[in-house]
Amino acid sequence: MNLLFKALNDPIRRQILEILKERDMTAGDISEQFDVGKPTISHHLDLLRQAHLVSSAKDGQFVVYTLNTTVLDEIMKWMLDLKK
Amino acid sequence: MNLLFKALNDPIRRQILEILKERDMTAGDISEQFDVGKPTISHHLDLLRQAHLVSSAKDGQFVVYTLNTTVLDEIMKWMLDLKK
DNA sequence: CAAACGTTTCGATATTTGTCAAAATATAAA
DNA sequence: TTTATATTTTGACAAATATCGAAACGTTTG
Repeated sequence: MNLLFKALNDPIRRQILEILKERDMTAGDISEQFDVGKPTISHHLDLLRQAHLVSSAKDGQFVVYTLNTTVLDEIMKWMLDLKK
Repeated sequence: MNLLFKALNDPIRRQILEILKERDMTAGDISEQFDVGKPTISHHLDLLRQAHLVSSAKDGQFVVYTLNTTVLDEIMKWMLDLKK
């Protein structure tokens, strides 16, 4: 829950999720979509992976990232409970 | 959206929301539920108010806080869109 | 006035974000 | 195999931001 909210508390990380919704992408492809360096994107991807919001699979020399939305159910359940 | 995720990215603030779900409370009542000082709670309440997650009304010398869950719809809509 | 309630300001500490350079890892060519 | 090239991660570091408590402040009540 903590890691989940922390991962979502950043515009770049949320945008990465929106991009990955369209199609799986490599770390390099993702970093090209933003005006920040590759090490920064790598760090963001690490936080998203810790929260299980993305999964990564090595494909040759590339690392392909995939969106994983099942963990969002936990947050939505918490919010619905707040709404009684 | 930014303020919303920032406000939710803290265990104490999320717990305040859960407490306010049961009943409206004054700032003093809320701070008694936690092992942190009143200034800290006041700051947390300010962030929750900026995100429109709570509203405050002055009643004499007290300030009564009320939960407001309508803004959660925005996040839930965003999440549902990610889930396609 | 004096006491209670809540906020604001200030300063110390901790966390986060971003950049740069260097290090792994993988592929292709000589 | 050795060399070169491309992709990605890791480390050290500075700057920006967040957290929290102590003291001071303004309001309201008795």
